[in-house]
Amino acid sequence: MSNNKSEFVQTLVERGFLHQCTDLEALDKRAAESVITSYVGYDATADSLHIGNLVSIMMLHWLQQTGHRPIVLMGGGTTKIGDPSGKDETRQLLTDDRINANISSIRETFTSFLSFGDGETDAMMVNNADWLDELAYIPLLREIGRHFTINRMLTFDSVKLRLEREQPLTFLEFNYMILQAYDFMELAKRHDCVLQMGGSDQWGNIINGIELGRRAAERELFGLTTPLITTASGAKMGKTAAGAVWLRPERYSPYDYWQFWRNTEDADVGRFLKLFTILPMDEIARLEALEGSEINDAKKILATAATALLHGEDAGRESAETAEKTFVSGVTADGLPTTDVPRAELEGGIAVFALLTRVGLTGSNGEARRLIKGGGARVNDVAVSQETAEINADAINDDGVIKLSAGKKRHALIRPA
RNA sequence: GGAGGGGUGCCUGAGCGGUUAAAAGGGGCGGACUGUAAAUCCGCUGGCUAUGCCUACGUUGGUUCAAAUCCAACCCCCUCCA
Repeated sequence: MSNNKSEFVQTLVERGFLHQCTDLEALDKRAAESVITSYVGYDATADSLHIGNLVSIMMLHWLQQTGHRPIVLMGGGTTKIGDPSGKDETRQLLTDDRINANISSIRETFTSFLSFGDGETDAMMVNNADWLDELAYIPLLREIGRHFTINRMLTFDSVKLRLEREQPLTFLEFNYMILQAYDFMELAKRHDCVLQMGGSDQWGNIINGIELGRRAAERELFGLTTPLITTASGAKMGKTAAGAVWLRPERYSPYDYWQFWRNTEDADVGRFLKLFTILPMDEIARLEALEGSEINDAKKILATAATALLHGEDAGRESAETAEKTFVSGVTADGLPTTDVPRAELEGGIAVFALLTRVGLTGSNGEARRLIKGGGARVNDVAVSQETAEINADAINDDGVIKLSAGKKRHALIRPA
């Protein structure tokens, strides 16, 4: 590792971000000599990014921390076409308003990891709709299309796999790589961006951008990808009960986010600490060495550090405290998700299954009833035995709330109002 | 344009007139064991205040006491030929 001259490359390598790079040596040299500008592209189909995007976000963070300038590219233009790689033919196309709302929501997430501004190493967020919207077909073909040979495009994995498996590949999709390459070239011209980073699945697209930059703009560009992060047992990261683990608090509460990291598999702790926290490497080495049940301490540190990074120091600490109360002391913690229920309604008596659904622990009354039948539902930590059991104001505990639980890990509070 | 094959629950994928809310696996949830881990084992996995009712097997009609299953038209997908 010591043979890397730049702090940037050094950091990426030792923390495990590096999967492939077009020319690591040259990039390293460049980063050691001067400030470089680099970007990662993100989709704007949802109002929040998810855990799967976190690796690249962290990479941008380190880029800035090591003295360079990050660009967050929002795919406002490409989103308008709709990503054809999904299987949903009937996917709804998003309106401009929706896309812009998504982008501003996503921007909030980035402010936790990057500092934006006008300085030399300040981050900027750009939208590819700014240039893609104005593209004219014939000029595009003449200026860009001539640099792409079908022969070469056919050799890319994304295309090749489809063809080999005899699955359809639409012209739209075929053009995606061209648009993405165009983005890179455009950013190179506008902002002197020399490096595109992304997940390993983006390798082909990144290469195309580099090629185009060289041919059409005569610039030397670099590409770098991160490994696909899976858990030690091979599962894709970030898929849980409710679906994706989102980064925006409206979608996924800080407490749940903390829990997500707390439940990391033993074998992943060290790797995740390096990737998803900014703890110093020697500290991580110490935590990684913990064995047996002691590794739980490392998981707590991981959870608190990762939550603090995204949602702020306070949220990290509060989540840790809530977890401590809930799991260790067995005390009702007020940091749990809380739902207000009118006092009068409570006094009249409400079925437990209805409440479970109301606070969001279950998705339907039927699911709640099954949970009760399976013995997984508890009120104030006492198992509910009757499927149709009702509770009333008597269930309000000393803390003035009613605690509902689905299984051992998922809890919610009811507050009379 | 011609000839075949197919569209099933979150996903993959059986069923091909009643015993089918629909096999099996995956995923998910819950339980046991643990360390809020992994592995393993067990249960659950459409909705509804519910011994019942209502929706569901591409869409719409039809045959039948009875249809995911048979027929017709339509939509979509795939393969081969042109």
